[in-house]
Amino acid sequence: MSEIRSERILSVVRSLPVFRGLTAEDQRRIASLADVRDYQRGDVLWNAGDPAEALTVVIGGRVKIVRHADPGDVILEIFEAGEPVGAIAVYNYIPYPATAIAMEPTSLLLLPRREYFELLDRHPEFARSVIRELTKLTLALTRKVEEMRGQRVETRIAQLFLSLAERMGKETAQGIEVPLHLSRQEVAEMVGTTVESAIRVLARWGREGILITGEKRFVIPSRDRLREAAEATGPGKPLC
Amino acid sequence: MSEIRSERILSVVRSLPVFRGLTAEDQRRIASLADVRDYQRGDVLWNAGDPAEALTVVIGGRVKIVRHADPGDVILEIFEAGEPVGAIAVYNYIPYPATAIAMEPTSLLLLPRREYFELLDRHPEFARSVIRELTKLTLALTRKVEEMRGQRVETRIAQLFLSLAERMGKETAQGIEVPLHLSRQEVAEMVGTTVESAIRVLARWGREGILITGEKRFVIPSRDRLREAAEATGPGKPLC
DNA sequence: AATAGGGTATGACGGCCGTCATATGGTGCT
DNA sequence: AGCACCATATGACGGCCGTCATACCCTATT
Repeated sequence: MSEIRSERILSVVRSLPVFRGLTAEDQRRIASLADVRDYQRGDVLWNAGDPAEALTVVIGGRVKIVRHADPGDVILEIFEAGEPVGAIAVYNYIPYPATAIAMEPTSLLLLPRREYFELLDRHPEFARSVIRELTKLTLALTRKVEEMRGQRVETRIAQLFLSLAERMGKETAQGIEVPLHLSRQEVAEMVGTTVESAIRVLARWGREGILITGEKRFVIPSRDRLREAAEATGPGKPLC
Repeated sequence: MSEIRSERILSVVRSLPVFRGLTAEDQRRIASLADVRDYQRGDVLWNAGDPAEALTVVIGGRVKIVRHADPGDVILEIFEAGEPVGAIAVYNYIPYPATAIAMEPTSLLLLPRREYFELLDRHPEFARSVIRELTKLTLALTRKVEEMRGQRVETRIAQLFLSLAERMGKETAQGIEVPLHLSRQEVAEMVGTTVESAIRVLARWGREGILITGEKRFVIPSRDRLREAAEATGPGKPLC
């Protein structure tokens, strides 16, 4: 391994919040055992059912977790820089329960299973960070289950973009920008509907200026108008 | 505290898998700090938003985790004997994200937050058990998201009972018995639909002998026939 | 006994949305 | 250029299911 490469890995390890709280020596050791890999949009990091041999931490880019279901796929979660992916599978030594795919040019740090376990045993703070990440995932899934329930497609898509705005939105002159390249297909998979339905909603919103689709990004001119769209002819009310 | 009571607590602590691997001394210490409480069906253990002050472990009975959503409630999970409930909230010191309700006469062991943390720090194996439980929860939620997606109500209910059968089913002469008292309302909340729809499906299944509702239990005469019901006029196919 | 309340059951109506068909524009390959 | 392929877009059709109304049974309360 080249000197430059191992320097890069060490600086990456030091910069990741998950590895904070470890001794400098441990960080060096991790760096010497870990690997860094780069992927392009669409690259498959692993398939559902593959054995989980290493802990994966996102350094840059974004990764989507997908489950292939009977009536179309479902996107369970999107992971960003700093977040460990698939920690569950590695920990329990079970095959990955879902497929992971890069959504953009993405870099990953891979830490072999064995080392990962040693860290867990020796550093309670490390175990805590891992648990904390699992927690975030669990809460996100909880919200997802709740949102999927009964709501109309338009409402679900509105909630999706409202939470994306909260998570990765940037204020700009035109409104809130969500710097994420999502195809209509992917939007559909995130809210559990079909491409056509997603297209219909997004096309109309584009015409009405509620949510504008741009090059690898979305723009929300007004949070409130999007929220209104979510509630229009809400469920539970007469509907007729 | 009476001698008998503390004896009971100690034996409970010793019997719980989560506390295996701890020293006898630690077990005694836990027992001296922990509390045991009993509840009846319908009792609210806590409401969403309540502060999480203690780790809760189910000793006997069953607990359902419910989120109150706009269009009706959603049952996220059912916890049984031996399983820690709400570990996430306690760990992160956040308010409970959902309400917990006893489904039957239920006993709980309550371990104060402070002691819980100490155990996590001192015993890596204990941290492991906790992570393992979180894992199970996450996988269950993952499946739930997938199942909620697009499927017809009949399919979702079939999947619900198939997984209940796998989790707590007992083989009997009449078929597989699921010893769980679920009202139609609760079935509806578990699959994300309305009472009426749940009633329609279950009433028909009762007539057709696919799934019989009894006193505080359900009986599945044939797994295969239930599976067939799940796929009847499946989605993705013509439908017309 | 009478009333109230909860769980179960059934029918009617209508809208959301999944399915299918078709069209257009952009991109890469031969 | 011609072709295939993908993403986006729009219209038509029809069924599932949510909503509302009603009824019945059982239990608890007055």
